[in-house]
Amino acid sequence: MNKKAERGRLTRDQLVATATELFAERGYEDTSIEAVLHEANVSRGALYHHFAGKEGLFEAVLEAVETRVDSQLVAAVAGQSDPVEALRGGCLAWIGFVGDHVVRQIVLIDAPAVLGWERWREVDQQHGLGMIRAALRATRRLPAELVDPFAHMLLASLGEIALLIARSPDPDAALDNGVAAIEELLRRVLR
Amino acid sequence: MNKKAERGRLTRDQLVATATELFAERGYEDTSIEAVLHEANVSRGALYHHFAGKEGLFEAVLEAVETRVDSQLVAAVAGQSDPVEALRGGCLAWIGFVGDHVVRQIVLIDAPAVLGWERWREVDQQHGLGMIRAALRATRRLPAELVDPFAHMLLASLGEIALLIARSPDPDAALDNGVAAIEELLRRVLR
DNA sequence: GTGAACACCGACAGTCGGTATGTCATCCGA
DNA sequence: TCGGATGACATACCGACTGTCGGTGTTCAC
Repeated sequence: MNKKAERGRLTRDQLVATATELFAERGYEDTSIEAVLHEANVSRGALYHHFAGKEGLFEAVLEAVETRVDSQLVAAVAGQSDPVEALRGGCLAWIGFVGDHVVRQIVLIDAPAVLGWERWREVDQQHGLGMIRAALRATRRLPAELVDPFAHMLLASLGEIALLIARSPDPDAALDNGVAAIEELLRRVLR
Repeated sequence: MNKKAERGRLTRDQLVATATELFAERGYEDTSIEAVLHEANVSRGALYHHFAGKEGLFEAVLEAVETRVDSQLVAAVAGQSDPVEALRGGCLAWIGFVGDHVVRQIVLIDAPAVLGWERWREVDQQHGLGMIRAALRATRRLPAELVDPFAHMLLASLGEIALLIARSPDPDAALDNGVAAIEELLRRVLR
């Protein structure tokens, strides 16, 4: 049980890698299974052997992207003992990811529409959102029942600011102003 | 130039009304053009005479829904002289719209995936950002250079909370909690 | 060696969005 | 008032797409 399994894993990985690229570039709806098959040099049967369908393939892609983001976020806040500082560090790191078109298209745009809210939220909670929520809770500056909505609002705000920066004609100045806004928001929200 | 135009407007309206219903009920992707055609008793040619395609039809539906929401939002804050109260009223009114399953599915879930991130943001900002920015500035609780990024963050936060409520398994409880979160956010941000 | 299990293959069916072309009532200028 | 122009469809058709299904070749345990 080695050569067979290895070959299978190789095919699967190739499929996920190619699909990640195409989904990010064209979006889910505008990416045909056939394009993925052709680009990955894999047959139709192989894909349907490994995944439940186009949607199953997307789920695998999403999982892979989220995992990658996760590890980088963890690395960004590693060794930070002050929860407020950890939160600030995580927020600034996340701003960088929203500028990443792979994360933006797959995680932020397509995932809710493709998976539906419940499934998307499940996945998201296990990753970025969960981290921010934990960090928010650790600061002990919010009543327990407000931690979850504030985590969502904070994430949304971060995405918005990141986009504002990315689209600005003067990204450097916009970055300063955006970061200042985020820090001011955190200051006010965390009292 | 009367009978022809009137007939055309009738067909168009019928198409938009039927599509609104089906898009809201099944989501954009799971609604086929043919289903809309059948339900509206309209031919393929008629649809493609009035709209650029399925996406064009969706845009028309979205525009109609947003316009309806807009007028109700304006009505909700009319006659409010205190800028802080006006801002709060507008925010809460918007949150209230998530009880409408049409707004939920079309504006909040499908629009980003169908129109793409950039176009969706454009539309969203035309309908909400201007009002929020003006209201925020009027409160005089923020330095001038932070009004714009805070308006963006607030709008994004409202959208996120609206989504959170919309897709919650228990919308009533989620609504209360979401409203509480927004009010607490405004309280903290506006000092 | 052999039979089961696995990874894969590719022709095919059904559906969908979009197009090309025809038709017919209505309008309008002479 | 009448004939061409125009608007508002109607319909047959096309290519593309997704998912299926019976089969094939390789690998592995015994």
